[in-house]
Amino acid sequence: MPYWEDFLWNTIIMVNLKKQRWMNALQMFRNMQFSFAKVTGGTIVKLLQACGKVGALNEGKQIHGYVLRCRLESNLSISNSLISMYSRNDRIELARRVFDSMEKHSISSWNSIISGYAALGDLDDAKNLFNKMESPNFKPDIITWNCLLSGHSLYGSYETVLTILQRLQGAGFKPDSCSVMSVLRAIIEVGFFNFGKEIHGYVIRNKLDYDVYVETSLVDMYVKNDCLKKAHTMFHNMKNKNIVAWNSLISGYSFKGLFQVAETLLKEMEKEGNKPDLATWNSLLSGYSIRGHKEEALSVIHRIKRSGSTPNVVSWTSMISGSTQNENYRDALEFFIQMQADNIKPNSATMCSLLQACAGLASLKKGEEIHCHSVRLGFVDDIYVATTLIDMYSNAGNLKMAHIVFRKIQSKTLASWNCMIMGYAIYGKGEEAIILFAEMCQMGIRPDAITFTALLSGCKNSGLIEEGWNYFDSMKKEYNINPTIEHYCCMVDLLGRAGYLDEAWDFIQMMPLKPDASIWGALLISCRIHKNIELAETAARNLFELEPYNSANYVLMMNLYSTLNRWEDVERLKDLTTVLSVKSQQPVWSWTQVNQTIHIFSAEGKPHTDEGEIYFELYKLVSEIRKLGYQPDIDCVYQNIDDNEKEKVLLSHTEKLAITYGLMKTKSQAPVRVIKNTRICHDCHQAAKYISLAQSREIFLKDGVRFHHFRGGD
DNA sequence: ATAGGGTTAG
Repeated sequence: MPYWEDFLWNTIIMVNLKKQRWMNALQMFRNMQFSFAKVTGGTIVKLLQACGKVGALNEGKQIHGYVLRCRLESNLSISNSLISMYSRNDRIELARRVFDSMEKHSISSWNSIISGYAALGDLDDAKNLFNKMESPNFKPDIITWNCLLSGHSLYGSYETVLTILQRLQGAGFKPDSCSVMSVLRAIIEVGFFNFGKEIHGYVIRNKLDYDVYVETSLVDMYVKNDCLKKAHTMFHNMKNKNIVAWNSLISGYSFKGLFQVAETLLKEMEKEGNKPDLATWNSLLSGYSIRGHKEEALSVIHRIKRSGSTPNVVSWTSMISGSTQNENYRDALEFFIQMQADNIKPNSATMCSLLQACAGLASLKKGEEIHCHSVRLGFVDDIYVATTLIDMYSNAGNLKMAHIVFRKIQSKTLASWNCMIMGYAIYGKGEEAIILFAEMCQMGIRPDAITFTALLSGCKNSGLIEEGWNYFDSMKKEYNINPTIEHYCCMVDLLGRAGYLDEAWDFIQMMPLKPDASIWGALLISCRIHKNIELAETAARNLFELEPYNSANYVLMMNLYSTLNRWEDVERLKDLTTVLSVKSQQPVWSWTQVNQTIHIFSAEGKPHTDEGEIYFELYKLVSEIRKLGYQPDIDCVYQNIDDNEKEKVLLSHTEKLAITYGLMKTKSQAPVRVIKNTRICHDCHQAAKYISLAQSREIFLKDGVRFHHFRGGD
């Protein structure tokens, strides 16, 4: 093999690498082996770097094989590159094997393996190796310290980052630009932006290496701190603007909904010869998506394709999560289909957004589907996915499954405990919520404000007054958490529903926050239940003032008047709503899924095609359950009609129709699942109890607030 | 000659 041919191969590979055509370069390496040319050490190192960068593990392994065949492992640079290649491909155990098999180590070897552990979040192993390397031969240098810093800025706490920074200085090193970057990252993560500004000053005062990375990170810090002006001036003064800085600024404007500026910046950067990359497009797209501009977001997808690139996981997850957050759950599922059609593999973030969409739809079947998907793709061990699964199952009607997922989590986070407690709460299982709370405290996990919202909701839905009261007191006393309006609302609801209306009133008078609509709403609902007209009128007066266009308040009040047969007051309120032209109440609907179809029963919309048959079946059911003791509760009808008519109206409640249809269409013993968008009335609640007994079928009914589980008349 | 630490998008 003539020397010039070896040289040619090496040169071609190097040129490809330099032009960032990683895959081309790796292909060249393969071709070259067939012609038995020799690669130089430098080329191998560069190739291995490329494998680390693009995640080409298999190519990296091939190069490793080549290294072993040619006995190049004694070359320290090559072995060190192998360590780095494996750890960048998340295969730290292989990196460790290379490290352990080396006869000699250099300081770079130590730094490579420590960096590997730190970058994967294995901070203990990184620290152990750090201690091990300290010997007469080796002393940690600034790079070793920065490896620890970087690891802790990603996976550790803000405090540990600062401690390491101090120890680094104690060991006689001066923080360089990489150290500053890690500290900045920790600051952005925690949101201590004031300290970020101090660091900015520190960098300038100490004339630290003020390179393009530090500059970009500072721009990004100001963007994330909502100081777009400051970020823009800094960006403007950058000598060498890089694409990352452009992207950061564009993401800032897009996120704030200032799309004009974002688009102008995009044009400017193109004019200055920077081709937008995927991060640029995704920065723009996420803003559109999260603010509900579906069409614009979709058009960015097309612009990406037109620019010759392919929308990636982040692009699609943006689309999905934006839809979910705007409560367009169907869109979210639709985008997932499009994403799969484009052959883009979802990751755990995608799964979380999808599961949230299923929770929003309360669609158990879809949720189970996404769960299976996550299992197949190996995402169920991800703590975020697992926590979202708990949330999905408790919102879609399978508390048992939520509990199974919860128990399987190895290292539970505060969020997972909170979700599970909330799960019990929405099922009205207050005792279980309390037991779980106690277990959580025993594990040494400190509850936060959200924990107490969940716990108090549990007490509220189960009527556990004394317990709720005690927990409310302990919030401030034992845990030093200031109750928010949500906690006060739970208490008003708890007291009011139990009939302690005067106590609820006193409670409202004593609370240090200004009562908002939710507080008065809770009181009004309690007043309706217990038919207390005086307090109801006070609550309503406040509500009409706070939200004059919320029809639900007027309806509640009219219901109360009608229960007391005060029809002239009902008319008066009706006139008031006409004068104010309050939009009528949201349509009431229930739905149930039979096979792959969702059947919607709406109070106003068009009737179901099988309506006659359903009513026939329902009449049969009602006469059956009457024998078991069911009594229609005509107090649930707020029309000025006679009692026989009222009983007829009760039969037309959408949840009864949905339950009946579910029973008719499913023969098996599977539970019937019905979702209703508003609260279930007392009569339907009673009827469902008896139906579950008469038909020996479980019935799950989710209403606007919580879950009801009927089994054997319970 | 050729190693090790860093910036943006969900």
